[in-house]
Amino acid sequence: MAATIKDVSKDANVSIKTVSRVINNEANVAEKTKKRVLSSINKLGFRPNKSAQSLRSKRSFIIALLYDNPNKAYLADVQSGIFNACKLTGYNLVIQECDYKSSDLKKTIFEFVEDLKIDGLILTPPLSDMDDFLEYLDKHKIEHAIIAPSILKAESLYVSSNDYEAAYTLTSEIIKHGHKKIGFIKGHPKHSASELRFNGYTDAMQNYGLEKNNNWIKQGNFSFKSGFDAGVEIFNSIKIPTAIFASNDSMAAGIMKSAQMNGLKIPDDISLAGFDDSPIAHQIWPALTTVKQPVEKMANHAAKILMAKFDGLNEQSQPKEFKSELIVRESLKNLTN
Amino acid sequence: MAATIKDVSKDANVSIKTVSRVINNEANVAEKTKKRVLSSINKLGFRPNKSAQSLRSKRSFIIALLYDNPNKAYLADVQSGIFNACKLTGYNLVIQECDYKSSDLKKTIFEFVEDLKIDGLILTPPLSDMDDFLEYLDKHKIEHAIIAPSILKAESLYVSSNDYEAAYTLTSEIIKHGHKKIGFIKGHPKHSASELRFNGYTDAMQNYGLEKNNNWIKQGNFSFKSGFDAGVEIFNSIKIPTAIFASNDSMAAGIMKSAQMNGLKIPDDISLAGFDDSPIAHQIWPALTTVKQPVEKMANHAAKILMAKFDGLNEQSQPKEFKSELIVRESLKNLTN
DNA sequence: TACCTCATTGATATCGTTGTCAAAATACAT
DNA sequence: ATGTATTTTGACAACGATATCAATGAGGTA
Repeated sequence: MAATIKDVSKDANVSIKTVSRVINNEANVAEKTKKRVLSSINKLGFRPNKSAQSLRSKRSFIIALLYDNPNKAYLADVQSGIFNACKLTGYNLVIQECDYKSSDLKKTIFEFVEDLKIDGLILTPPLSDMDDFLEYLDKHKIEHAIIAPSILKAESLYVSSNDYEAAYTLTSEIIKHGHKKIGFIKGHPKHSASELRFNGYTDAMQNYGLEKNNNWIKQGNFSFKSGFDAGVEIFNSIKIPTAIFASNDSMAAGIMKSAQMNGLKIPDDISLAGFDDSPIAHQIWPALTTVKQPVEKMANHAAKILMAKFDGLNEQSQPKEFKSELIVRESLKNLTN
Repeated sequence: MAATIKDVSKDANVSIKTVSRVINNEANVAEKTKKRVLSSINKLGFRPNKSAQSLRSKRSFIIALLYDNPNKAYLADVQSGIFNACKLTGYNLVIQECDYKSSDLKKTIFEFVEDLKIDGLILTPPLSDMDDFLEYLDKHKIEHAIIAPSILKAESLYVSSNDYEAAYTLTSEIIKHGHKKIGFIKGHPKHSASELRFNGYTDAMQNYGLEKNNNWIKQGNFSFKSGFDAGVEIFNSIKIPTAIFASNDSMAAGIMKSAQMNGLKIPDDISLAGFDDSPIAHQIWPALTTVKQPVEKMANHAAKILMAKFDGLNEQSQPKEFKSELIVRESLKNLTN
């Protein structure tokens, strides 16, 4: 049988409470006693029973990742970042697929958290921007860290990326390559990043004195198909742009496919840019000019500040903005030479 | 405060043990009593405290997904399939990234299972084929279901796909399109599917009386890059095949890219086929001929038979082979007309 | 020395279930 | 009506930790 706290207390010749103190790193344990207890713990291979801890202390050392039907690569990256943070601290990670449109989302999550005594949640878009849901979590004192929220509240834990700036930079880069007629494919309307990226594009166009053409601006939803469809629409019209900036790589790949099916050469007939640097960006030919988001790092940080909060390390619980990196690849043609 | 079993027992005027019996659907509770208890449970909104249940009964209603650095889309599909099975039964899903090469994999997993009182594990390749690890799990009575193992042991829980047949069929299809010079890119050597797919290819070639050319058979590891590299090697040689069958889509995409960079047109200059029908298969142009595996369904079934086993429903714990579906797309040219 | 303070330690209750086992109620046979 | 088998029920211990609060010990002060 596995050793219990009782066994340790006998072996170290102290009370179980003292052992408990040592396990939990509480103050006011004599150094000598602590050493003795630790050596007993080691000797007996004692590991605290999490169920008992959880029952008594109402916490579980489990955090949960909530997501709603994200891009698969994005999910894998987020998950990996969180998992690695958990590994360091001894927390465990449970996952929960949600439907952000579901009417009993709140109830489902509440019971999930209550039942498992989940210590905290990590939210990904579009859940990151559901105000009433966030309010609900606050009200019920359910700890959470938010990945990429649109509104950065000082009192909440979040990590964000510089979507606006990055979109501005990428658009500028396209313009500097000599393009004037630049289309844009918007992302999922419920994701805050969509608006930020569009604003970055809009402002860059304006600052360089370029006109937006609404025939070249389409609503997408981050899916490959929505990009493909937008591409079909654009390429079927009489005048086409010289470049299209899609709010993510999947949609850019969709446009690329529709272009190629239309007999258009990339980048000779049309330049393309995406966003995210997902695997597909370099797995197609020509490879996509895009912006790389440190998704895994962001998720890792989100998990870290969340767990730091539980453990009272408030100094480390700093929200943080992560910088993106512009990656110029073959899909963008230089028209200036 | 949330209601406890004690509150329910008072309300229904029975002992707590009787309430416990009702919760756990035990036999020998009078129908009338059961009804009364259930109505009290309902009335008070009682949900059993999982920590207490777990402490006393040494189970957690949690299952875990173990994986080692899989393809991101594959991971997302597997996870989704398992999650949906969990949702039906009220189990929760925790994830655990592993390093199959790590020397303390066994210890890590053992402690993980012990600590969380994990009810069972779901293993994905390449963990599905690590014999000594599987033996270890058996020895320590850690329940597990295996996705796509190479050796199908009657006494273990698994789901498999017909990789051999599917590869045979796909190869035959390529041959029927008039191809005689067909290359092959092998998958990760530790994944059982790799061998099965290669065997399917080999046997089809043989049965149609075609010679394999070892210059056109390369070792890959399922990654895009390994496919790309294999493509570079093949296309740099003097004689190239008319078709290449890669053991998965990522590698096929890699070959496609290397072909296109070499100025080769697909499928006019070279036909390609992949395996898995991952998103990239239809997101590139021309779209890949491939084989669709019902990954999500397989994972779903794996989770179901695992949970059925805990609950003593052995009849339902049937291993199952899932059939793949051949998907012919533009990347395969017909040479016969 | 006597007294006080503060750090250290321990005895015991407690968290909310399930397990054990015996008692009570019911059904059945004679 | 009586005895026996079977179903139904409940009292209480147990799981293994943390929480409370009082007891003990060490160190300092008058």
